[in-house]
Amino acid sequence: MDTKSLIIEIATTLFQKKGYIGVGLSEILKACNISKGSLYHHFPNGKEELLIACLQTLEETITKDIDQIFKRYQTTKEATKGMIEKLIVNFETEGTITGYTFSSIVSEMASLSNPVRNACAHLYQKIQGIYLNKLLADGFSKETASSIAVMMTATIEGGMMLCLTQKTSEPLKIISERLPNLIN
Amino acid sequence: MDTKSLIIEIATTLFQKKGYIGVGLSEILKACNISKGSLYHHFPNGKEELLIACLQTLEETITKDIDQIFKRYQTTKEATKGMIEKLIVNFETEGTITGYTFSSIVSEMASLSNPVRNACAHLYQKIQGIYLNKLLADGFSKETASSIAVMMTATIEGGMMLCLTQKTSEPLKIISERLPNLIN
DNA sequence: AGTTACAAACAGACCGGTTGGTATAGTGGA
DNA sequence: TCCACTATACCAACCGGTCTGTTTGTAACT
Repeated sequence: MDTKSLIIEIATTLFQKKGYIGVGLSEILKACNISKGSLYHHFPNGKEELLIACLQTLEETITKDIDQIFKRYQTTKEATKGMIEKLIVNFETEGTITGYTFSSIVSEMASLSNPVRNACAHLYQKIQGIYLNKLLADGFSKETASSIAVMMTATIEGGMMLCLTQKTSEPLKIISERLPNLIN
Repeated sequence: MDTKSLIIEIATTLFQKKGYIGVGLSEILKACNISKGSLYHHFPNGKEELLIACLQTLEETITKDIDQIFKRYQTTKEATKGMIEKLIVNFETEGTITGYTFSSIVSEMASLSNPVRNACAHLYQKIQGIYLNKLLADGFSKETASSIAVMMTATIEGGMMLCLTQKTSEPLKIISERLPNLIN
């Protein structure tokens, strides 16, 4: 794998785990086993450029992943259940939810950097878009589907935060069970 | 107001806005117009001790606030609507949601400091408890009420993150409208 | 093939500034 | 006088970023 992709991949999981400010360049360099010169060769504008690159890659990964899951199920209800199931497994095996959440980045950077905030907003929008399309296919009206999609995004994101805080997958399990009530 | 309370008050809003790592001691000192010696007199164990004190104070403030709102309304549905309404006003006037959210702290510290994580978990628990009691008063079964309370906490917390990301109060408005569907 | 030229890629010393934290001295009121 | 409180000087460690190299791959010319 080329160095640039390696940096993005490793930095992404680090950012997701510890947030943007929480990860130092030195930590990234050590994890990648590269030098500072190398990093600044690939990302001349430094840390923030790297973060945005990470968010863009993350967007592709996440949307592709969710898309795949959603294609496997007939209805939004089933698909959502399947997706959350995967989140839970991910959380229980790895202890953190590295796959889908980037809440730490959002909450610390939203008010500090507009480019980063926009990248995050775009990512949420993409995810919501997948929900929306499936809901429309389910037969919901445009407006209802749009509202439900927002609810789903918020609930799942919040649920992951609760899991991280309580160190249990219980919240996500409850959400998985009760989310179908929402899709009506 | 005594210095200690002043420090807690100012540091709390700073932490909420920028997260724990995002706020330096120097920034707190300048905002409070105090010296480092003063801070370390009141919080000998430094920054983390201050954060936990902030979280505890925040817990009192938030729970008292929500409690009051919930007492003004008959049902959980109405109370929730009222509460979110207040969040929206807060967001639209101040640009940030300083009152009720501490997501930045959760997401960056959950994996780094257990004491902080526990303090956050306790806070969520308290909020959920208020929802739970109201739901029980509404006549829900213990189990159903408990599940709905989790959902509410997750959805509202996630909704605030969406608002911060998109710089709109739209997500919370949608949630306010659709949350009643959840309480059933 | 052998040599030269050049740029991409990488390495690491170094920079000013800031971090959280400590130690000591000073101050003002009981 | 005493002591809670505050001010300030100082510290090592670390921050992100810049800098000057050195290595490496490869294309061009003889």
